Amino acid sequence: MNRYAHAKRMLVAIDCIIFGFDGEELDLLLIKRNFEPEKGNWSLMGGFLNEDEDLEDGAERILYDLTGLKNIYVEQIATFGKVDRDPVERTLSVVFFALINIKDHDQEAVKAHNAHWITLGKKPKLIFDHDIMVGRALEHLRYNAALHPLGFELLPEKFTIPQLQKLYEAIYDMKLDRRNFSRKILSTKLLIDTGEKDNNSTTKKANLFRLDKARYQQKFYSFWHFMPDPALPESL
Amino acid sequence: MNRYAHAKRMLVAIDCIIFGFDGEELDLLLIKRNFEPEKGNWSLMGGFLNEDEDLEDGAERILYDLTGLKNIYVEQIATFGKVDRDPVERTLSVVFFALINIKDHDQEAVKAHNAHWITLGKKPKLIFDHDIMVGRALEHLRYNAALHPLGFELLPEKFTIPQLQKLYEAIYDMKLDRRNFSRKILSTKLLIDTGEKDNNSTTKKANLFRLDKARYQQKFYSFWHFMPDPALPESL
DNA sequence: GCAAAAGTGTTAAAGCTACACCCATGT
DNA sequence: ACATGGGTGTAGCTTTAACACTTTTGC
Repeated sequence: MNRYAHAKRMLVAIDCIIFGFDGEELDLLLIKRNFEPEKGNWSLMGGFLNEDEDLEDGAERILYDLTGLKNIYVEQIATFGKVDRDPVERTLSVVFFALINIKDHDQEAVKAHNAHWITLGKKPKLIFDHDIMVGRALEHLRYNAALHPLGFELLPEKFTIPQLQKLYEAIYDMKLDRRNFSRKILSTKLLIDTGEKDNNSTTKKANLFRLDKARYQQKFYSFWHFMPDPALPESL
Repeated sequence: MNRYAHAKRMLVAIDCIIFGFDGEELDLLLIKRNFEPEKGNWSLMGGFLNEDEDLEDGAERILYDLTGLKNIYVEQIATFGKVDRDPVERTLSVVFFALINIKDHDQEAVKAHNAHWITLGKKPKLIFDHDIMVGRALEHLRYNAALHPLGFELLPEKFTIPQLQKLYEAIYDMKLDRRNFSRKILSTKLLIDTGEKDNNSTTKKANLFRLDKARYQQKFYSFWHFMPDPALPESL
């Protein structure tokens, strides 16, 4: 008996959760759909996997299409496979998660796809199971940014420590102590002082740092334990 | 234009990495294939996703088929999607990872599938990209067992602290200090002393503990930082 | 000179590591 | 009684959290 013969072929979609950071809050790049199904509603950027295309290549194609960017941070999060998740036809969706510096993207491409940066707090309801996907991606970001130096992917080449702190505060939706944060970050030796100052500031100008890329590679899996444990009720 | 019409439908497989613990080392449940393709070679347990079946249900079906077990710990790890990963026909594989107590499985079912428990250290070469999948699963286990109380899934209902320690030593392939381990584990308050003793021991009989299930649920995401940071060369 | 933001220092508590010592069991 | 493995205690070190003070800049 040939096991392949009787198995069902099905559609495979790729959906991308694209995070950016505007300096204050986390943003998502979302599409206002001008095509069916669910025309007029909000969704993630996505597309179907091509016949002759590796999965990761498909994700990169879709991200490039929308943002004009290559070599950005992309990670596969999970595959969603409920039978009826797409009302048109059974479709699996492999979900990828991308971190980009919000200043870098191609404005024309974004406009052409009718895409918009939307603050996480103001996210509209999305189609299908896309809301659940975003939830999972945020979980993933929180989980991983505490263990690996992921945050840098969301910042420009040169950044200040207070900027980095704001990013972490946005990711975890909590306030952090400025002094301890700075000490902790510097103790990783992942940052190199460029000697330059941040001229955007109106008060004391902060030092601009850049990432030590070699050390970043080396330390990716031994980042520090960043967040305090979430406070849980001590029932018993 | 209908985007669905021109997209390619493809096969979707599910492959399961099944970990067990024999008291000394980590084991994998592997299949010696008595069917084509790659008949006679070793592979993971797997199958095709059915038309009317959710992804997770498919994984549970396959695991139940082989082990006779339900309600075991299952997690989706990743989807593998290289164009030529299956030489017969393009097939995506969604990989799941399961932890079971090695004593529990249905011997008959295992035999019927020509499956065998094999110590991780003696793993034969597997077909297709299954070796890479196992590598990823081990990574996942190491990563997550340090952050969540996963280890308990691999042990029987009642277990001793030295048993648990041996399990962690097997997962991380390192020796741990008996005294510090015990203190650390007990400080989580996740274990309840049953008052019973382990009669298998030939010397001093260790206390048997069981998991505090309620507290386990509660603390799943705030497990302690288990492993010391991997020692890295301090270049610079 | 004042307000606002950034950089540096200190100290007490908590957690971790590396040990030593005692107890229970089978031979 | 002794060898083996299990349970508990402690001292010193490191890390962390919480806090105060000083510096730079624009107005």
